[in-house]
Amino acid sequence: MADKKSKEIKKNSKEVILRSAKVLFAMQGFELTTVREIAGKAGINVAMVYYYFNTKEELHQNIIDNAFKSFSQSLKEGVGQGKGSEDKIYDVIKVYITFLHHHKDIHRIILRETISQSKHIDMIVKKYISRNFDLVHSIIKEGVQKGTFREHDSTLSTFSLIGMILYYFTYEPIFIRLISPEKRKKPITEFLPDHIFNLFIEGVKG
Amino acid sequence: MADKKSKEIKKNSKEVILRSAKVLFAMQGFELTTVREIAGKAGINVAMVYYYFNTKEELHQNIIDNAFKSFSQSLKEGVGQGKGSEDKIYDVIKVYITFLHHHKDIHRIILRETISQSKHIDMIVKKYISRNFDLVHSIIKEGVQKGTFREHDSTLSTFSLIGMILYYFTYEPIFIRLISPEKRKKPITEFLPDHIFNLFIEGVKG
DNA sequence: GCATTAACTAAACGTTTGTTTAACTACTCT
DNA sequence: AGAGTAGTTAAACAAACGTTTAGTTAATGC
Repeated sequence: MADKKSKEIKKNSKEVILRSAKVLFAMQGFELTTVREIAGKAGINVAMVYYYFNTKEELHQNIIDNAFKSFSQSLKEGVGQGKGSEDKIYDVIKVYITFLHHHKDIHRIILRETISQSKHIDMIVKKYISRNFDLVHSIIKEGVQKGTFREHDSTLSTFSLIGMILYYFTYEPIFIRLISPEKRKKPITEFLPDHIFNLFIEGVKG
Repeated sequence: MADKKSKEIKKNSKEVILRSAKVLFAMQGFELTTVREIAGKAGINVAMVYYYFNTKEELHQNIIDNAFKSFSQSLKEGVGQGKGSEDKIYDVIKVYITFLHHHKDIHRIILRETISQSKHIDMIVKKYISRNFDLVHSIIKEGVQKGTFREHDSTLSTFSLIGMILYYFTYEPIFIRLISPEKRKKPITEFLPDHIFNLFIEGVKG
């Protein structure tokens, strides 16, 4: 019985490190987060971090990779295939907002990476972001072809749509200080999707 | 004659420090930029930084303050008073984009500050951001009152408008990797204002 | 039950950081 | 001309950082 229990209780140090690091990187950024801090939060020795990851940067990169894999899957699963263009757009908005709301830490890590113009940003764009962008772009292009949306620069509007969504999470610290207290109590997932959907659809409708 | 020349040539160290620090903070962020680096770029001794500013953080805060003062002035000057609501919105978009295009470093510094949830962010919002937000908000509210814009949540749309603008600068490193090369050559100030204006106005039109 | 590997630890390493000190010019005012 | 102040410098400070080392404990396979 000791065998089984120890297997259950046994803490998977690598995963504990990843979880702790994710929170700390999101809160404080890469540079301001020390390896000792990560180890402390994970309840393990500093050297363990270097046992599983070669460098602090490799750990960071690992977290970003996991995040994008997770999101790309959500996006593919969340957008209905047989639907019309407007419904697909609504799905996209819903998936983005729902995911970001539950993974704020991930968004902040990637945002920091973007601003920092890190060496990895090229790889990240090619491997992940451009795929997600193309998926949304193709929905809008399809809508234009079918006449659901008017003729316009679909590349720019794709960027604007994603921009309208991400912006709320990017500037959330400022947003919660600007909107009224009663609305502040409602989770962002309740009022934001419809607002962005209406604004965007009216702007591109045929 | 030596007098006059020395007066002309005499480098104003404080301003050189501010200029050098602004560029470096924007490029690398607060933590990754060292005081020695700033001094090196400014061509002065490290101790000079501490002669003019008590700490590295005070220097940083000084740069942010100057930036917001400069932008708030541009916004007040750039928005025509006697115009209709749509024209005023266009002015707002134009001022934001023009300013951000010429002061990308400032935007990145403030963006970092926002993400970092720094202790100063409360002060910054109260002192600067909320004022600018209210200015844009009042234009939209006026438009709704006059019937130029439809009835809707004007707080949210104000945020969305500013969001659509800022997003292009926040995610510019990704944007330039996604859009077509021929469009990439044009400065953002040429195609972006009209695009955002059309998208937004169609979305809120009465 | 013993050897081999994996998981883990305390302590130390060299480097870099923000900041301070104390001394030195150069200019201004009297 | 000489005191006083503003501007500037090289050198040093302690603290904190990412990373490594050498050694210990726990689990596994034969």
